[in-house]
Amino acid sequence: MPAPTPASSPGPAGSVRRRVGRPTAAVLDQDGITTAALELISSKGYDGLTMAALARSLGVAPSALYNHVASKDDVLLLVEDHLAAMVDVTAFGVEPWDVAVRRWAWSYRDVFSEHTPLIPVIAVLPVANAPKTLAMYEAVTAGFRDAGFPEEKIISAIVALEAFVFGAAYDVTAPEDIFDAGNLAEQVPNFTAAVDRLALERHARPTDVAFRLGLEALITGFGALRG
Amino acid sequence: MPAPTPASSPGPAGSVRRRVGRPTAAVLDQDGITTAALELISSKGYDGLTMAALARSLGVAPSALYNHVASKDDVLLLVEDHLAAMVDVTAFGVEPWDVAVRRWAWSYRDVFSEHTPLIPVIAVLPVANAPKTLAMYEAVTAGFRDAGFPEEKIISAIVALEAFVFGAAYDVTAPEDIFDAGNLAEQVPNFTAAVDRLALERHARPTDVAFRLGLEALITGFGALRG
DNA sequence: CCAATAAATGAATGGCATTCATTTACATCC
DNA sequence: GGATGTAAATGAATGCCATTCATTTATTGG
Repeated sequence: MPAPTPASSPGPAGSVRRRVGRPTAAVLDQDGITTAALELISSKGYDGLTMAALARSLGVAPSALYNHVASKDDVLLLVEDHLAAMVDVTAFGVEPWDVAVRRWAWSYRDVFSEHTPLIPVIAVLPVANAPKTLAMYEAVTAGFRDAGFPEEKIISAIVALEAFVFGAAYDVTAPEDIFDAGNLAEQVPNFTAAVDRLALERHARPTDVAFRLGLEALITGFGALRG
Repeated sequence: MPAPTPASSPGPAGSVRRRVGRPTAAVLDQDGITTAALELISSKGYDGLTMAALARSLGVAPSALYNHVASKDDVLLLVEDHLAAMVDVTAFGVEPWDVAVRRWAWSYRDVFSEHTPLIPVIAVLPVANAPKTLAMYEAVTAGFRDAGFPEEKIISAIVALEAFVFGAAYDVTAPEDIFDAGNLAEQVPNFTAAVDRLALERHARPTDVAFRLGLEALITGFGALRG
């Protein structure tokens, strides 16, 4: 069963006339690719995101994608930029600085904890080709400046917070028993005791407790820098 | 030029008698694989670390590796555990708590900033099969406990510090101009100004400044939790 | 001495991103 | 309105990769 091609006039029965060459209207564009990639990721995960699968979901040959993106990393960058727009920066300039940072960091972590395979790509790729990501940075930077942050420390503070957020995003995806020492437990008594002790606290997800603990320390520490 | 096999008695000239089957003494073991992997990584980087290249550097067929490791991820776990032993935990129990944390976190970041491709693997894999990693956690946990940390908060604090360390390790590898907004600079004036302002400070690497800023905030914040 | 096992080989396998020659519909210019 | 150029598709290769498997054989344990 060939992929349906909207405006093709099929030939005589038995011979399917396949559309070749420039179509009436471009089937593909970066928005469509981004959307299809996101759907694929949410249904099959990042392992299912292959150029072949992406092309299939768009009813197109894999090679056709390369007319619109330079590489698979390019697709990942498109996805990343889309996600950056979902991070909540609306509190900056409206709520107090600490509230705004808290909202931003939690939503940043939540968005990317579902997309950790992007992190190695984001962390290294220049931001120039990611307009929505840049817009996020702009909002956060403005929020810090308006809160009285010394200008030469703003980027450092954001970088530090972002590092924490990315690391914490991984932590969200870790299996619950990641700290189970198994048969080596006897050799690490202090560690085992601390892990067991934490397990008794049944208030919130351990990953959320750790994130809150670290985030509050960063907010308190950075808040003291404001002029 | 075939790989030399120590105790093989070559056949007549023109026909090289290759060793097949169980050798006199096992050529491979996990230590040897780990060492070879580390050498390969340091010479060719993680892109050069393929099972084929690893086997070649050991003078062995790729399939032979699978008698000693279950998968490539298994190799990465061996490497990770080796690196964990290089992280400096010697200050715990000797120096004051804050000094020890500082030394641990800086060395942890420095070690893994050269090995960021391991991070996605570490962050998710149970610790039970990584004895040296466990030993590191044990030393850190004991240090926190002896410093008067409430036991139910120790793991959370370590997890938070580790998240920050992993994120910061990525940051070390980022290109210098990662925050260059390019032709979109006009649309993000606050961000651009802050980036430019930071560039004027020529004291230390920006990545180190950000790491110090975040780490000191975490140490101060967590230090207040001690009983 | 014999059977079991551990440890190697090399030849598949299947999946992957990416490249390339080719084709064709549309837009533009003369 | 016809020629020309170009954007956008095709599908067939390419080369790399991790992993599997049947096979072989030296050593070890009963």
